[in-house]
Amino acid sequence: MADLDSFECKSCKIGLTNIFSHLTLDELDKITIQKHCKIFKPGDTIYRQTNHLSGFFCIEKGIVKIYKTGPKGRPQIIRFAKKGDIIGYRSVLSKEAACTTAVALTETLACQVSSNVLFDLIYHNASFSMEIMKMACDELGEANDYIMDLAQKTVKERLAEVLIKLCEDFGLDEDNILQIPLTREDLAGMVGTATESLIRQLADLKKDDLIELKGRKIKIQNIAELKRIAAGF
Amino acid sequence: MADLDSFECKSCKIGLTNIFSHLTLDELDKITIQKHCKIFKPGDTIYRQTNHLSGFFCIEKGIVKIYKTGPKGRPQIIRFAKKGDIIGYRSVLSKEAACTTAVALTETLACQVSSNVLFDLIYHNASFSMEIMKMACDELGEANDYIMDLAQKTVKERLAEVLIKLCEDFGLDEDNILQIPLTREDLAGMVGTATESLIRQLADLKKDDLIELKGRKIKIQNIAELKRIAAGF
DNA sequence: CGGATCTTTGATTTCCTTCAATTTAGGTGG
DNA sequence: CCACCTAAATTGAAGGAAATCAAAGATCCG
Repeated sequence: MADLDSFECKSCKIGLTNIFSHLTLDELDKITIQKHCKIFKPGDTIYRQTNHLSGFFCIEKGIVKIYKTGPKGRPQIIRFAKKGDIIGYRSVLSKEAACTTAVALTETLACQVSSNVLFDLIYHNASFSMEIMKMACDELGEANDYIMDLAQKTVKERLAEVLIKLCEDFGLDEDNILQIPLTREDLAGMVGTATESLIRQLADLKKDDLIELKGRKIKIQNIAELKRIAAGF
Repeated sequence: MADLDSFECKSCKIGLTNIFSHLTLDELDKITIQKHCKIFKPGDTIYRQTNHLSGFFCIEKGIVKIYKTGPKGRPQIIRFAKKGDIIGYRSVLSKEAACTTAVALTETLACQVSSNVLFDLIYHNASFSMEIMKMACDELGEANDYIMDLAQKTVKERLAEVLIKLCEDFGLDEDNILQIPLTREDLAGMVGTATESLIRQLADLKKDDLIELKGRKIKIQNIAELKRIAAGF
């Protein structure tokens, strides 16, 4: 296989859309020189809770599950990251150990950019810096929403909400099938409930013709009604 | 009353400890010139969910409750802010409406610094910028912890955790009494449960001599055991 | 084809919410 | 300073949502 690290960031399409769009060509070259890219197979760990990260990752391809492991060992999924997303930056900026684990769900190509380079960019490029801040603040806003949902909504309401969010983030194909392959366990981990409870709620939504199920494929039939449920009145 | 706005930021003790410690005297003067300080009585609203904020606030004195209102109208407390804390910055940086409401719990003095000044500082002072990022990332880390707690811990475990956190943030007096005056409702809003459930769990902790209750005063008797419960094994 | 993993269903139990009623506390004006 | 009024806190009882436990069925993959 060709050396993954030798590919140039300035010709990477992803850099046009995410935080890297605020960098100069020189800055992109700096990243190219020292980045390390790697392919992760489904199930491979990208970084682990309590690890100290030497840099953040930019996802070039694939879907990554980001979760915390609870006191009883049960995983709580915080979010799913996909092409163009940046992961691990929180721990780098806070100079703390990672508080989450990141595992590839599908085959993933991720490039690691060292902390030094990140700090250097932040110190010399204010708009880049601003973008990082905006990213952190957006994530914080979503985390706050999630906190309220967990505290105040039922499992069914949260499931509807998660389905909507997955639609927005990963889209539907021509048959309205959700483009992220999740086990029931992962879906439960996202909703914050037991697998069995999740399955019952899925069955419920199916009974009301809001979704259709074929194995792990979830077909979204009535997004409006799902949104109504997610709102939770 | 003297004009609150005329007090100089460079002689403000609080600026020595929080994000403002990374500013030059000139920069502090810029803030002094345009800031607007205001006293809020207990119960007064500092900003409201859905408001667009013209700037963030620095708390000079007092305790502020920051919460989201749920779909059924029930408030979910996200955090309590105190002297030296910065609030409302998320909404300013994201250029979104506030996703929380901030209400004074005790008499509060808060200074509002306009978005323009904030952006200007971020663009011209990289260490300040770095501090803001660190603050956002810290808050994000705590939010992620909170998400896991809500999804996986029992009410009693979460209550123990909240008590520990309140100890750390607001301290105890010489009699080991928690230095934040909360109604049972607010405490419930923080733990993410119904007021009645909270009361029962408080009674439980009291029965086991982990705490003592005198009205709203909570005396912490056995912090080690509280920590053990909070860990939730 | 066979074993392992994932999914589903049923039964039971636990935790928590909700509703209703009572007690207590805090604040105010006489 | 006390009586009164309102808001807050507490307790009890009942119901419901979700977790857990156990077992059966389906699916995937080598």
